[in-house]
Parts: sequence; C-alpha cells; structure tokens
Amino acid sequence: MTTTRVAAKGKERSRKNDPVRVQADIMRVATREFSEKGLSGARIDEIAEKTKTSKRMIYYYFKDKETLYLSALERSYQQVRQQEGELELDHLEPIEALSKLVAFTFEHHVKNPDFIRMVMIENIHHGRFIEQSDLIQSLNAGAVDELQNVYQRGLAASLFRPGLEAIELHWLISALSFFNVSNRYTFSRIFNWDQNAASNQEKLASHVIDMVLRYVVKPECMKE
Amino acid sequence: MTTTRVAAKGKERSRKNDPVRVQADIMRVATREFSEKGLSGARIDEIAEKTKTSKRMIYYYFKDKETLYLSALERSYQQVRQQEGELELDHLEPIEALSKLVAFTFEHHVKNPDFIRMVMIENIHHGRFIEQSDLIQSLNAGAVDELQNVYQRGLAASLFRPGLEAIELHWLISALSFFNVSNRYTFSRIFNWDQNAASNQEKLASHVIDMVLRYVVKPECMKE
DNA sequence: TTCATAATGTACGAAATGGTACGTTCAGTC
DNA sequence: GACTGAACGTACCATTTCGTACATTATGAA
Repeated sequence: MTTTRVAAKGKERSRKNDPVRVQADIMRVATREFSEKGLSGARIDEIAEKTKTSKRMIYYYFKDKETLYLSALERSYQQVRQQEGELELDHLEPIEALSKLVAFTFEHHVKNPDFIRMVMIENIHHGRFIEQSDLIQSLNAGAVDELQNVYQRGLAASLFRPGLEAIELHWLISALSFFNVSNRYTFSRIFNWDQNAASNQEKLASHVIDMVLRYVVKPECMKE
Repeated sequence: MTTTRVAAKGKERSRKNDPVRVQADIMRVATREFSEKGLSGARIDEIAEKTKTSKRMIYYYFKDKETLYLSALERSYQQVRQQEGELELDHLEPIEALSKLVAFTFEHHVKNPDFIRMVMIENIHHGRFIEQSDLIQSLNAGAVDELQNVYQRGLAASLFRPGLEAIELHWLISALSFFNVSNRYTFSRIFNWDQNAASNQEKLASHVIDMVLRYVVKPECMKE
C-alpha cells in the first residue's frame, strides 16, 4: 500500500509539533474555564474546543481533570506572585511604606479577579488540592516578609504600636482586599449598593488603607 | 382486572402524605449538598438518596435543579438572619454596643460555615440567582440599621469620628468576619499557620474588634 | 360512597461527560 | 534512508446525570 506522504484531500498543510505551545495553550484555556465555572462546572470537552489542539492532548499532558485543575491552580498562584516583585518600599519612611503596601495589595486583588475566583473555588474544596502542592507553598513563603520589614522599621522609629504579628496584619489586609473582589455580587445585590462603581471603590480603598494605618500607627503619629 | 386495594406483597404499611415534611426534608438535604459541593457539583440523585423521599418529589416541588438551588440559597439566608434577632444593643453605651456588635458578627459567621459557603458559591456564579430573589433582598434590607443606630448614638455622644457611612462600616466588619471562614483552608496552608487553632481564632477575633473600634472611636476616647 | 386532585413510587430515556483505543505524523539519531 | 519514541487526531465507549412517563395511593369534598 503506497502510503503517500501527502496528507489526504486538500489539507496539504502538515502538522507541526510544538509541545510547549500546546501545553501553554491548554493551561491558558483551562485556567479561565476552571476559574469561571469551578472544578465540577468546567467541562473538559469545552476546554478542548477552546484550545487549538484536541481533548486527546489534555489527557496526554495532564493525566485527568483533577490534575489539570491543580496545574491551573498552581499557574494562577505563580502568575500572581510574579507581579508582586515590582513593589519597592525600602526607600520610603515606614508609614508611607505601609500605606503603599496596603494600597498595592488592594489594587492587586482588584486586578486579578480570576485568581481570586480560583482561591474561592479551592476553599470550597476544603483546600484539598492546594494541600498537595508544595510549589504553591514555597511560592508564598516570603509574602509576609516585606510586611514584616516595614513593621520592624516602624517599630524602630517608634511610629508603630508594638505587639502586632506580621502574619496577623497580613491576614487583616488580605481579608479586606479579598472580600472586595470575592463578594462583589452578593453584597451589591443585598444592600442595593453598587460596590463596583468607581466612586465606591475609591471609598473602600481609602477606608481599608486608613483602617490599617489607624490600627498600626500610634495615634499621636497619625498625620492629616 | 380486579385491582385489589391491598398493597402488594408483605409491605402492608400504607403511605402517608406529608407535603410539609417532605419539602422540609428535601430542603435540608439539598442545602447541605449544595453548600458542600456547589451547584454543578451537587447531584440530584445523591440528594434524593439522602432524603426520606424520592427524586420524583424533588421535581414535584421544585421544578428543576436551579430552582432547588435558589430555594436552598433563600433558606440559608432566612435561617441565618433569623438568628440575628437576639442581639440587644440599645441599653449599652455606644462603644460597648459597637464592640459587641462586631464580636457577634464575627462569631455568627464562625457558627454558620454552610451559609458562608453558599454565599461563596453564589458569588462564583456572579450572583446570577440572588439577583432573581426579591425575598433575600427584603430579608437583609434592615441589616445595616442596627449598626446605623449605634453609630448615630456614638456620634451624638461625641465618642465616634464623624463622616463614616454605616453601609461602609458594615462592609468592613463583614469582610473581616467572612474571610475568617471563607479562606481558612488556603490561608492556613499557604502560611503554614493553623488559622483554626483556638488560640489563633481568639487572636483574630480580638484583632478584628480592636481594629474596628480604633477606626470608629475617637482616639482620645479609646479606653484600655 | 364517589370523585377529583394532590402526593408519591418505579422505571426509564436522552444527552452530557470523563476518559481511552487505536492509528498516524513528526523529528531527531544511527 | 531506516528506525524510534514523542506528539498528535479521530472516533468511540461506559457511566453519569438531569429529567420524565406512567402508574398508584392518599385525602378531603360533595
């Protein structure tokens, strides 16, 4: 049987192997799908369709749906942490540094709603997948250090109240920033208050910053 | 064909109609299932199994899965709001009243993780279902009033800073209380910090209360 | 008692969905 | 060029899953 090298019919274009691209493509689509619909809500077939490749490839590179989900989760954390490097606080005086850190965190959450959704989804799953990921943990290990630095400098300058833990401060800042994205829909609806409106976002941001400052900075050192 | 009135075989026990019980039973199971697995993750068949009745009845009283979900969501809100009546703040002086309000809100969230999960899930769905529910909105309309009352009393007594909005204060308190339940798993894992440990829960609670007080109460009026 | 309607149980169907069997093509090595 | 393993496509399968057809019983009204 003379198997001709020419592809059948008019499609004379030959296939190109590009594993890196294919995997990246799958990850891109999968992340969006999972973040939008959750682990059980996302459909492998739909992910495959939106990909330039086929369903076969998903199972080729990622063994099953859950593995794909975990990979997407890890990718989300990676991407978000990557953006965080830019912040330079060392040259600022402690109060300004803290203020900038909170403002940045708040904004950073606003800019990454997909990531927030992935975290929400993972919490719905009781953190069952993040538990397995050493990568994610190692990624975030140093996230509190920056805050710790600022806090220490503020203490040394007698500007901040003593007795606070960096991790707990980070928790407070995260809570306020996270909730702003995660609970937009229900809060807006329940209180008939458009949380997304630019004016309200500005108010919330300044409340959050102000609230943290008032909590950390000694009252007599608060300006304005 | 002589259709005998006697039930077939040995099961001589006759059926009892009890629509109220059946509906309540379905709602109970459905709420737990949806809160645990989400809208797409929950299985109608599994809900049916855990019910004393059959799948047929689910579709008899609730037309489809989404309607059942919405009903469960409404029930969750109803139950939670019901527990809130107990709080009596009028006889307390403003600062104590605010402190108690925050403490209560924080605890209330901790006690109702299933409700929190339902809200998370609903936000994942972009609030698509809560939008349709006038019941839920009417239920929560007055939730800010209590806080508004306390704040006004604090203003009148010159204990609180002016210029704050009750809805925004409520937002801040909700954010801190909600996050404590919603993000337990990921936060604990990422920072290797057991957020659920009793000691840490105590710390967080007192941080949250203290933080809100420091934000609202005039610095010179803060005790302790 | 008769009758109408509400309430319930059983069995089943059609579509969706995760996953795979099987074959083909690509690309580097000898 | 021949060979080999990685990369890829198509078609398919088994199961799950939402929803329903159909039959039966309960219950209150006339």
